[in-house]
Amino acid sequence: MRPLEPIGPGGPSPNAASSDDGDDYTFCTTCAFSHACLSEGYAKQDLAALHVLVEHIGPFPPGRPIFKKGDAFNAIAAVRAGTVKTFILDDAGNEQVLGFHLPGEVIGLDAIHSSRFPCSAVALDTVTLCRLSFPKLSLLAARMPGLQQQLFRLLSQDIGKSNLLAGDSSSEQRLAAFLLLLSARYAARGFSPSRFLLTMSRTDIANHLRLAPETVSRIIRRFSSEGLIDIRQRDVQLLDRERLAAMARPILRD
Amino acid sequence: MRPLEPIGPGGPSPNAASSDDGDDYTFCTTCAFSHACLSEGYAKQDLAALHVLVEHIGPFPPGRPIFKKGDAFNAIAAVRAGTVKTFILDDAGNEQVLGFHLPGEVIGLDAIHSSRFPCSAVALDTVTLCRLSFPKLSLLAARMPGLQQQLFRLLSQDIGKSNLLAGDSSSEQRLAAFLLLLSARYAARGFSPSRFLLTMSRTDIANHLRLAPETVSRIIRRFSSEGLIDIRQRDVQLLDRERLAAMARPILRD
DNA sequence: CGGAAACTTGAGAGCCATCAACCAGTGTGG
DNA sequence: CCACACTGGTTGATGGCTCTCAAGTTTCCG
Repeated sequence: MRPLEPIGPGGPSPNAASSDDGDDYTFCTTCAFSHACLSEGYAKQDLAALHVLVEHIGPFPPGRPIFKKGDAFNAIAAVRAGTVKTFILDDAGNEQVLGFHLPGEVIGLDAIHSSRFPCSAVALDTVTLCRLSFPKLSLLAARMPGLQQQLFRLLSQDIGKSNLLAGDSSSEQRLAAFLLLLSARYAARGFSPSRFLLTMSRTDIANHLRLAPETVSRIIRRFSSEGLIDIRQRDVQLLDRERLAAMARPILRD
Repeated sequence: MRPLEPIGPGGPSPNAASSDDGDDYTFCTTCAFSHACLSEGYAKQDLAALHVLVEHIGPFPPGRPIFKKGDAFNAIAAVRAGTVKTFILDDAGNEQVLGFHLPGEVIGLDAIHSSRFPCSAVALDTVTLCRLSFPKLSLLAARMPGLQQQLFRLLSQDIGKSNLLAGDSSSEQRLAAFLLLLSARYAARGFSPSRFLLTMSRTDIANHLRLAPETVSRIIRRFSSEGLIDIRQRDVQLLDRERLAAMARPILRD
C-alpha cells in the first residue's frame, strides 16, 4: 500500500510561503502579475505600485461562491491556493463547467468586455485569492509596458485554452488530455507533475469534458487496470506518461 | 421562386465604401479599432496615429492561406471583407475548425502570448484585411487609454466566444445556435440578420460544430421542412427566429 | 462537356448517455 | 455506539444519437 503523505494541491503552495510579509515584493510569486514584473526587472517603485493593488482575500471554504454570473466586474483575481471552478447554469438548472483554475492562474478575464461576469465561480476546496482592481491595473499598465504585455499575454492565452477541448474526440482522448494538462499546469507552479490530487469531483470532470460521470469512472478504471495511472480516490499518479500522451496527441498536438 | 439578388456577405460591405479615401478616418468603420476610437471621441492626431498603423492587404482569393500554424506573429488583422476560417491540423491530417471570422472581426489575438500563430487561417471567399502591427499598436495603446481598453475588450470577448459551443448539446441545438450567432454577427455589421450567405462549406460547419457533414445536411433539411429556415444552396433565410431561439436556448442562454 | 468537389440520402454500427442498483465514506442524531 | 440519511463514486444493462460507410445527385469550374 502506497503511503498517503500530503502532496500537490493538498499541501501548502511551495512558492507562497513568504507572500504575506508585506514589504518584500520578491516573494509573492504565486501572483502572476508580480511574477511578470519580477521577470522583467522593473524599478522598485513600479513593483510597489503594483503590489499596492494586490488585495489578499479569502479564505473561501469549499462550496462558497466567489462570484456569480451577471455580477458587476471590477477586478480580476489570481488564485493563491486551492481550486476555483467556473461554470454557467442554463435556465433548466443544468450546469456547464467551463474550467478549473489552479494556484497561479487568473480568473475573471472573460468579464472585461461586458463589465459583468459571464459565468459563476465557486471554491472547490479552501481558496485564497489575490484581487486586482482592473481599472487601476489598466492605468498602471499604460505606464508599464511590460505589465501591459503580460495582460495581453494572459488574455491571449485564455483564448487558446478553451480551444483545446473544443474538438470532437473520444472520451479516452479527452480524459488523457485532461490529466496531462493538469499535470503540466501543476508542474508550472512547482508541484509534482506525476502525482497530484483531483480537487474536483468526477461529476465536475465529466461535465467539463462533456461526458457522463459514469463514463469518466469507467475510463479511469480502464486507465488504472492498463497501468497508465494509479488512482486512489482523488489521489492520482501518472505512471505511463508516454502512452497517455500518445492517446491525447490529437488534442494536445504538441 | 425567390429572386437571388446579391445580399449579405456576397455584396460589398455597407460601411466600407469610403474606407480607401485615405485622409478621412471617419469612414473606415469596418475596422474595429478605428471604430473604437471614433466612438470614444479622440483627438484627430490620435486617430491619425492609429490610422497610419493600418495597412490594407489582400485581396486573398478563396482557398488562399492567410497565415499558418507556427508562423511568427507580429500583427493582428481585422477582416474588411469576406470570411476567414481558422483551424488546426493534427499530425494525422485531420482538420479542426476553430471559427469563422466575418467582416469587422479580428483575427490573430490568440497568437499574442506565444508570438506564434497557434492555428492556421485561410480565406473562404475573396478576403481583404486591415493589418495592424501589434508592437506599434501596443505602444499606441499605452498613450490612448480608450484603445487599450478596446484591446482588452476584444481579447476578453474572444475568450467567451469559444465557450459558447463548448458544452454538450444536441446537434440541432448547436446548428440553431450557429445560425443565430451568424445572424447576430451579420446584424452587428449592418447586414441583414434574417438572410445571408453561408460562406463556408457544410463540411466546415459540421467540423466546427463537432458533427458529421451528413448530420448537418439532415438537420438543415429538417429545419427547412419544418419552416424554420428557407435555404437554397448557401443562401439561407431565417423564417422562425422564435423557435430557433427556443432550440438554442441552452447554448445561447441570453 | 466532363470531371471533381460538394451535397444529399439511406442503412447499419458504435460510442456513449441514460437508467438503475449498489457501495463507500461522512456526518447526524438518537 | 449504531441506525440513518446523504453525497459521491462505481458497476451493469439498455437504448439512442450520431458517426461511418456507401451510393446517388447536384453544383461548380476548367
